[in-house]
Amino acid sequence: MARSTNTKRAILDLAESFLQEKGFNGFSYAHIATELDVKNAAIHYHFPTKEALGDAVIQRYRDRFQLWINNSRVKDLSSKEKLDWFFNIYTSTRADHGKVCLAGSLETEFNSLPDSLRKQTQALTRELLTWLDATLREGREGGVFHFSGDSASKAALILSSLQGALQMARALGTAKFNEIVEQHKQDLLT
Amino acid sequence: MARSTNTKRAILDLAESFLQEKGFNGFSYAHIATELDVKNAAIHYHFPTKEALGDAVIQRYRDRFQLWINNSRVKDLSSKEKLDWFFNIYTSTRADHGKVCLAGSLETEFNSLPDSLRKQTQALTRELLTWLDATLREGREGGVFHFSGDSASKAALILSSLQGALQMARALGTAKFNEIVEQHKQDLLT
DNA sequence: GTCTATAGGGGGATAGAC
DNA sequence: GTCTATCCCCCTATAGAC
Repeated sequence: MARSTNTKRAILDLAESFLQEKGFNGFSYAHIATELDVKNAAIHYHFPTKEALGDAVIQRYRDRFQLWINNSRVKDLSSKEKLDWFFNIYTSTRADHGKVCLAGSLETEFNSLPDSLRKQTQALTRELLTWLDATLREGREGGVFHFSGDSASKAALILSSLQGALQMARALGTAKFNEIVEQHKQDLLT
Repeated sequence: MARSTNTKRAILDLAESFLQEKGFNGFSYAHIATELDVKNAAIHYHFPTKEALGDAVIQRYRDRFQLWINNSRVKDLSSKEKLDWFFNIYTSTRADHGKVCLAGSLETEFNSLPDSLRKQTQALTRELLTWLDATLREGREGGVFHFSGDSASKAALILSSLQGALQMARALGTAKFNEIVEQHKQDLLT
């Protein structure tokens, strides 16, 4: 029973990592099994299909993000600190084996994804945009952020850039990623 | 002989489309063969390995971009027109079966790409950045574009966003992509 | 819960006939 | 240049023993 819980959680952790490192079509049950030193079939016991596994990974990721943003540790930050916190998620993702954003990874393979995963991807992206939009609006009203146009459009611009920057960093290195983040900060603060 | 040239070219066209629609690991020799109504082995005659095929696709894409930017039709445009031309490439890509940027597609799968394709991906991305950097600098000096910081950083920000926006559009639709492009224009012109 | 064993499909690639 | 035929590997998934 204890082993079961641990295995199930370990599978989710590995699947999440692989998703961000190699994409949904870039990892297999065998990869996870090898890493955990169990057999292929053991994974199928916990997650009957790869679609079910992917669904569980994204759901957990979404739940985690909601927990974060509703926790007072983030909720009570200033607008500028909130944005820094958000940027730091992506910086950490880059530092962690050159992973990319989960949403970005899934969007790339969107056309070959099972239907339930498409819906999860849409939901995740919308949730990220919603929070970023609110944060930008709050910061502009508070006089700390400066930008023209709709805050929702600016949020989409920033999120798309962060997703793209993590991918670009694979080809051109972390320095290029950091450049982009700094440019965003400069754009918003002047 | 004539058939040969046509087939080879048709293979390249299809491979390029598939790359932008499904990624390098998302299409197979069988897909191309079916579409062209030939057999698997015929593709291998023209391109012995999938790596060779991918290499040829990216090389042609790079050559085409160099031709475009060195042609007077683009070269003699104003800075603002040049930028519009560049944005329109991505708008057309989006309209064409929801394709994504070739560079973005390859960067996502970078970790599982053969070595020659990684080098090609780096070269392509650098060439796009170099042109965009020069255009932004020219426009700022001419007083039409307004942004703070290094033009190379701003170029990286814009390119990463366009790549990400094409991917995001798969989940959230073309309207979201258009929003992002408009926001970029607004950011640069005010 | 995890194992062995295996089914059934798709992938890239090659040999040799035409 | 294109075909048929085939090899070998990896994939997802299942059945049944332990």
